[in-house]
Parts: sequence; structure tokens; C-alpha cells
Amino acid sequence: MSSRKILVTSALPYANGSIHLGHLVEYIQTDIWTRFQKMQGHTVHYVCADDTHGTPIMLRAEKEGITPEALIDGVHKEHRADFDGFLVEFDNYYSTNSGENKTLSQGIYKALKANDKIATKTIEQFYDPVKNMFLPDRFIKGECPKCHAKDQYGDSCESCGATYNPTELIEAYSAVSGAAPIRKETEHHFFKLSECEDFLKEWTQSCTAQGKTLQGEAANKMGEWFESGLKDWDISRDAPYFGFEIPDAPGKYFYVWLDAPIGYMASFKNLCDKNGLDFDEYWKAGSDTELYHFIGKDILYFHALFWPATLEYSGYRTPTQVFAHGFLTVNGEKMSKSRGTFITARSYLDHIKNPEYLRYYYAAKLNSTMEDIDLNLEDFTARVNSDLVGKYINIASRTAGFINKHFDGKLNPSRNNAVVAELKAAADAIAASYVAREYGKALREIMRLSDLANSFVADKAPWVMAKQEGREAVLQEVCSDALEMFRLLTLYLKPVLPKLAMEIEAFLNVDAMQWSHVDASLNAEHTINKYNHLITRVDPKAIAAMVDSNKENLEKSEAVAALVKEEVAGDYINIDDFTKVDLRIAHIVNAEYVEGADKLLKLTLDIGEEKTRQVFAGIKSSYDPETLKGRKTVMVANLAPRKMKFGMSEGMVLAASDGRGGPFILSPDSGAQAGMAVK
RNA sequence: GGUGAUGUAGCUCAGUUGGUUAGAGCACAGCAUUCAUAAUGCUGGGGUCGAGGGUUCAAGUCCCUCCUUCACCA
Repeated sequence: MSSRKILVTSALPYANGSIHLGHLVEYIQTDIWTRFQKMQGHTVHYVCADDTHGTPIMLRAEKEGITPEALIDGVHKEHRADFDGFLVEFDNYYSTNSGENKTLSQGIYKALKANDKIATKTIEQFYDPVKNMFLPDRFIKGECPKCHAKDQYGDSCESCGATYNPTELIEAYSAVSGAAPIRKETEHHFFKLSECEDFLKEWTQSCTAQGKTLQGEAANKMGEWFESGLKDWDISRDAPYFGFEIPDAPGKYFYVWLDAPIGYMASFKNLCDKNGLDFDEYWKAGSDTELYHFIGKDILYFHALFWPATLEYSGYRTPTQVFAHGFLTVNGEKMSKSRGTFITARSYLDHIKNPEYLRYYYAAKLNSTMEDIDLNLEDFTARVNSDLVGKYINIASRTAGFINKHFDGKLNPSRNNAVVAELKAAADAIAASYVAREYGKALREIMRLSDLANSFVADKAPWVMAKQEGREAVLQEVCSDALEMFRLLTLYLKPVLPKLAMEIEAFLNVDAMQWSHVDASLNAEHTINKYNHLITRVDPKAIAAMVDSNKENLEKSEAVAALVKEEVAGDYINIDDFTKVDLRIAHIVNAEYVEGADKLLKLTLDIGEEKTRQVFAGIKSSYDPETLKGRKTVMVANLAPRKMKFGMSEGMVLAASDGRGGPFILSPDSGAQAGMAVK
């Protein structure tokens, strides 16, 4: 067999949250595929990385009071541990916030520019005047223009499902600062996707030696997008932004979706540098190596349009195939925090422990289409227990004892067992199913074969032979044949159950299984080790506990959210919203003018903490600093610190104003001491 | 709203280019078995294949209309 060179990727998880069972569909799907290809003897590299850039990460880090780098470092460790826990075996798991990625992204940008595929255009965008940043749609909230639900996101209404532009929101506000966003012009960089239509039309319909580039459904979807016309792709964002600066445009950064897929290349580059692989062999235009991307159907647009076009026009090879899968539902419904079905990888590992149950179940459900798959928890228990424990493991469990006890572990199989022959004959069909990502089909066939094996044992009834004089040879033969069947079934299941397969290799005393070992056999005189029970049944109680614990985490916040929703019917907030604001009595230790500032005074406030707080307050028009010194007032103590032109502002003092005048700062009655909470 | 998908036994799903009485696993019932961490074998009950129309000697499969559920809409 000729060895192919294959590079495989899974989509990069965003470094903003934990891995959950929905993510795992893809990683398990990809991992099974790569493990299968490796068993075939091909050279396979499976790379992935954390997707680390963008506004949400920048803001979350700020909220937690850490640097974005510290945030993504922590998440990276967590993600790695989760993937390890589910036996997802990356050859390299990297980060998009890497030197390699920066170099590649900038290089690709320059190449696109040299190819006249970059344009600049001034656009108008929402801007947060308090936070001094442009706001992505999802950070603008307001009242739905259709159903008038409050607090809806800038792109669509969760209440009535309407979609609209953020400009249509009523009383829009920034989700970051709460300020009313203003519209502001800014220059953005665009990738001229509209000029790539001919190439993309051809690419999306193309076919390689390995099959069609896109699944049928995906190609249909492309057709739909072509029909509505390709628009240029906005690839820049303004500072502040956590990402890579665009080489010739200070203050402009690459949009996270530009450098994320390049992260595939960067992760591989990093692997090449570690292992002495040839990067160019895999990525140069016209490379005869193979490149496969596993993705969710939601990001098809990025991987079937932007990505191949980016590669094509920057002088790299394009993907061999893009494989999109559907989403996960749990018990037939979208994963839900309140139902406890929003299950994190960690929570599964804590409660169910064995990752191979889930790998098996997903595999049993997976096919090559973009259909959603359902994790039905009752079905999960029944299926894993019946298939894995009842059928498959049972074959060894019911025959190994005889070999260990009566023959000291020594085998003596028959020469031409019909069932063994049928199992071997199925190898090609099973392999074809794995290649085609029809894992469900592969497993159905494997379970059919398991039934045959059990049937064979039942038919021969070795337990009867064990009690009869002079039938030792037949007993040994029957049990040896059964174990040979078990060996073959294990080999077929190895891509799905790698850890169990390793344990069985040790039990059977054989080398690490390769697909070609189908043709081998457990020979006479081969000795197996003592059989220890290999897996136990799923405990329904553990499932219930897992669901409960996921509910628990969220009950509070969900309940509160539900409450808020009800109570906020008018223009009210509830007490929980109010208590989020930490108001304190502040003693004004010092107040001074700020050079260069028209409206600000710099206040030094004592709120009973070790250090005083520095706050910039826009009250210069009403107060002489000298008159403020020594006064007491009220400040918001838990407002996120904000970097201003003149330094950090670590809070906000309260002041009243409207058209009739102001601002007037507040004063507490005598007796209030610095640091007292106001509520 | 537009588009794409989806709807087959109580549950989870197979059903290749239309071709005998629509299949599997689980669950359920009966029998057998007792080697196997209650596992296994055999048998059985259970479906007007979302609804209605049409094409055809023949439709779960092709065409039309409607309904359900889901996703996507950069």
C-alpha cells in the first residue's frame, strides 16, 4: 500500500469558554478518522489550536482584571486537558496567538495585496464613546424594533426571532459601558471576495482523486450564496483589539476570522519546526499531499469561501476536502442550561468517567451528512451497555476464562472457521465506511459481526465441553476461535476505542494493531494473558447526577434571569441588578486640574481600602478642586477600571445633571465614613 | 421572511439506480441457556413509511401542494 501524506484539522475552539459535548462531536469525529488513517499506514498529521483573538476575549480579560495572554493561557491548559480526557490525539495543539501565525497572516495579507485583492473603504460603525472603541454587533443591545422586547442583541431578537441591523434597535446601548453608541466613520480593509467568484464556483464544484471537495448539501448551500452574490470581506478591526496589527496600517488589526484558519497552518508550521517536517511540501500551491478540514456546518461560509480564496490568491494550495457535520442536540432538543443538558467535557469526565462510551455513541450516530445528531441519554446508556458490554466485551469475557483455566493461556485455533472468515471478509467494507465518515454504518456492521461471534459461542456451548472428558481439544479450539473473532472486532473498533484496544492488545499479548493485521491470526502456541474485566456498564445514576450538577450550576443565574425577564416587563430592574453596583462613601483626599483636559478633574479618593483610588470625573465646569478637598461623596467602586488619556480611572463619582444645570456631586449626611457601602 | 435540510415501530436509526410480505438495535413478551461483572441464543407482538394528490404494471423511494422540526442568512 502506498503511504499518503495527509494533514487533518478540526475547527479551532474559541478561547473564551469551556469545551462541551457539542464541541466534542467534531473532535471525536476527526480523531476517529485520523486514527483510522494512521492504522492504514498513512502519514497523518492532526493539528488544531485555540482561537484566541477578538473583542470578546479582550473584554473578558479586562473584566477579569487579567491580560488577554493570561486568559488564553489558562483556557489553553483547560482545553488541552479536556481533549486528552476524551482521547483526542492531536499531533499538535497550538494557539493562534503565536509568532508563526503572525508571520503567516502578515505574509498572506501582503501576498493578497500584491495580487490586488485588498481594498480599503470607509464605513460607518457603532462606537462606544465612553469605552472609546468600535462595537461589534453582538455588543450592541437595545429594544427589538419588531416586538419591542428589551435587551436584545444587535443582529437578532431572541424573543421574536426577527433579524435586523443594529441601527434599527430602539434605544440602543453598548453592552460594554451602557452608553448610547454613536456612529463613527472608520477605514476598513477588505478582501475582494467578489473578484473570486469564478475560482470559487469552480472550486466548490470540484472533485479530486479523493472525492468531491464539498458534500452535496454543502455545495447546494454554496450555490445559494453565489446566487445572492459575493460581497467583499471586511478583514480589519480598529484598535483596541486583541490580535495582529496589519503591517502597513497602524491601529488596524486583522479580524479574528482572518487569522483563525491561518492558525491551521501555523500549528502545522510549529509541528514542522519541532519534528523536522517540510512545511512547504504540504502547503505550496499544487501540493500533492492531502489537506482535510473537519468543521461544523455553521462555519461553512468561512471554510468554503473565504478560506480557499485566501489560499488561492496568496499562493498556497487549497483544501482537498472540507467535511461539515451537524450540531448536537441532547434528548432531542437544543442543549439547554436550564435542563442540565449543556454538559461540559469536564462534567462528563467527572461523572461518567469513561470517554470511550461517548466516543462509541457518537460514532454510532455519525454519518457523512450535515444532519444534526441527537444524544439521547437513555439511548446512550442502553446502547453502550448492550453493544459494548453485552455483545462485544462479552465474547472475551465468556471464553477467555476457559483458556486461562484449562490451557494456561495457550491458544490453538482452527484452520478454517467460517465465522472468522466472514469477519475478515468484512474488513474492506468497514474500512470504506470509516473513510467515508459513515461511522454509524461501520459500527452497525461490527455489531452484526459481534452477534455472529456470540451466536457461534452459543452454538458450540464450550461450557458443556468443559464438563466432558476428552473434549479438551475442541474446547480450546472453540475458545481460541472466539478470541480471534474478538481480536478482529477490536481491530475494527480501535479508531473509536483506542484506549480499550490498547488494553486488549496487552491482554491478547499482540503488537499495536494496524489495519493490515486483519490478515494475521492468533496462532497455535500463542499465549494470552489473564483476562480482567475490561469495562463496566454505564450507571444511569451517574447520568442523572451529571445532568443535575449541570443544572445546579445554572439554576441560580437562570432563575435570576427568568425573574429579571418577568420583572423587567416595565422599566424596572430588580434588586439583584441594583446590588451589582457597589456604591461606597468616598473621602476626597485630593482634587486637582488635569493638564490638557477640558472637563476633567483628577480626584484621589479614600474608600477605606489600603490604597486610595484615582478617578477622573467630568466636573471641572462646576467645581474648584480646592473646595472639594476633604468632602465626602459617593462613588461606584466596582466599575471596571478604564485607561483614559490621562491615566487609569478606577471608579466613578455620582453627580446629578440635566438641562437645568450641573453636574452636582452627592454628599452623605454627617456620620457617614469613608468605605461605607451605600444601598 | 428567504434558503437548505428533516419527518420510517415506544426510543435511536438503516433503507443503494422505484421491484416480492418495510428492516436493525434498544425496550417489551415467551422459550432456551447458565461460560460470561443479569451477559447470550431462538421466537414473537408492534409501523396506513408527516398529510393529501399525481406519475407508474409497481412508490418509503420520482413529481406537486400543505404541515412538523431544525439550521443558515456572511
